[in-house]
Amino acid sequence: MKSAPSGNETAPPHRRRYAGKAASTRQAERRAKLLAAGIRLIGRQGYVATSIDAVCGEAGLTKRYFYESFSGSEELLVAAYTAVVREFLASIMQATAPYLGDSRKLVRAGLQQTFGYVREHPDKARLIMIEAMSVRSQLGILYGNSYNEFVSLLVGFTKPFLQDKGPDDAILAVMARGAVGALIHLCQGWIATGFKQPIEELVSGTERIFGGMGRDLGIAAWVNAPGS
Amino acid sequence: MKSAPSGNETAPPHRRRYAGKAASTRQAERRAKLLAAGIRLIGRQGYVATSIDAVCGEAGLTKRYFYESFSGSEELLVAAYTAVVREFLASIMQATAPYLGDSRKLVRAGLQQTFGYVREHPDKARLIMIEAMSVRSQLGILYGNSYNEFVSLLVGFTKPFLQDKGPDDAILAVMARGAVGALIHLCQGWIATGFKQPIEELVSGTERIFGGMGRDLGIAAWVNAPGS
DNA sequence: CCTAACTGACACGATTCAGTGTCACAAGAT
DNA sequence: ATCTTGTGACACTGAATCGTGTCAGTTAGG
Repeated sequence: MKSAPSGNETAPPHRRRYAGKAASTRQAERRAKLLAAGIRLIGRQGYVATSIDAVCGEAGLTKRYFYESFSGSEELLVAAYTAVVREFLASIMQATAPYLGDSRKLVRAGLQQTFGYVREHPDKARLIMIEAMSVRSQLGILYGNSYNEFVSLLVGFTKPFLQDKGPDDAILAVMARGAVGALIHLCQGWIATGFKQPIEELVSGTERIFGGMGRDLGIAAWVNAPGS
Repeated sequence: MKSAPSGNETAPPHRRRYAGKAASTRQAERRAKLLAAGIRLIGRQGYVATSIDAVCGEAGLTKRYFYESFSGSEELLVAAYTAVVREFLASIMQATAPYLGDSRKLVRAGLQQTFGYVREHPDKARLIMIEAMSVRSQLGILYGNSYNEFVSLLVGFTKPFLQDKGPDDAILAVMARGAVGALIHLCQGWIATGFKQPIEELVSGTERIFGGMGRDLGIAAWVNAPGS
């Protein structure tokens, strides 16, 4: 296509290769650099303290390329949030894959991976659990469906174990959102206190919360066995 | 020194009455006005969008008096957070006072008051549940001891019902913090979606979470009775 | 009534940052 | 070779807002 130097080539003016890469490739790389820089800086210093100039500096690019990929700092924050959440979810799904049939092991593996990821990637965890609150214009991304991705994941995990007489879907959704809130809140506190508390305490505590809910829902693995 | 009516009078120069009120009274009233204005504006527009000038305008005062009472906007935020949390806690304690002996009624009354307060005072709820996250310098106020006031309240409610063989204090603390996190998270989502969801669904869902935890902890009222 | 504390309105640097523009140089295209 | 596009460094404008300063007018108190 590019050999057609003119004529019916679409609107964009001649975009040519540079440094051996296509224009779209170069742009994608720049965007990725900016995104990574944004994740680092926002996760480290917070959203409000992170200027666009700083992000560009960290990425080794200039403002021109920032506005090539993002309309403003908030769009960067949303993109960063989305990317990190995707990675986080993927790591949880991978860690729990072997245990989809055993609710107790499933819960424990999921919790361990959750806290483990947070400790391994404190910047990213801060970004999605604390700084993402700063998004005000696009309320939906966090508030309207607050952490819906995690809630859906949790409901998906739970459904297969539910007996016929489960609760209302609305009630189940509230419980799942509450569970996610418990997790996030504990992670927030853990991050802020420098991961002093041993991970095992956190996992055990949340395991009991989840176990209590499981028993309330009539899930076999918890109905007949006591707490811990 | 002036008419030194008292040579050894301490440093502050002659503070006299004005508008029929003592200097300290006037200052306290100004501070209260600023605090109320701050709560309104921060709760409504968010912390970052609230300038000191705006707070002064809302309070009907000028910047000079702002800096008389607060060193900067973050100090105002901390003061506002503290004041609102105190009010919130007091309302919960009042609503639950009649039920301190009945764990099920206690939980339900506490939850109803929690969500009820949030709906009645959306600005204040937003302030303490969302905007308070913006405090970065004084991490302790929110992060280090994240909502410790509520956690303590919850533990205090729970302790009297615990059988001898309760869990570790550390584990109990994790569970309590998780429960508080669940509540806060649900409130955040509820605020952001304009209180569309019926309060009864929220209360029922959280009641089951708390009930599950109660059963896990061996609290009699839940051990022998099924979920809902 | 007359001085000094008190008050309110507003002006003023100083700073930070967003968003845009300019210009010289590098690297493909022809 | 040279023209066009891509790139990087940086200047520049404009807005917001912080923290301080000034100054005229008002109220108590001697």
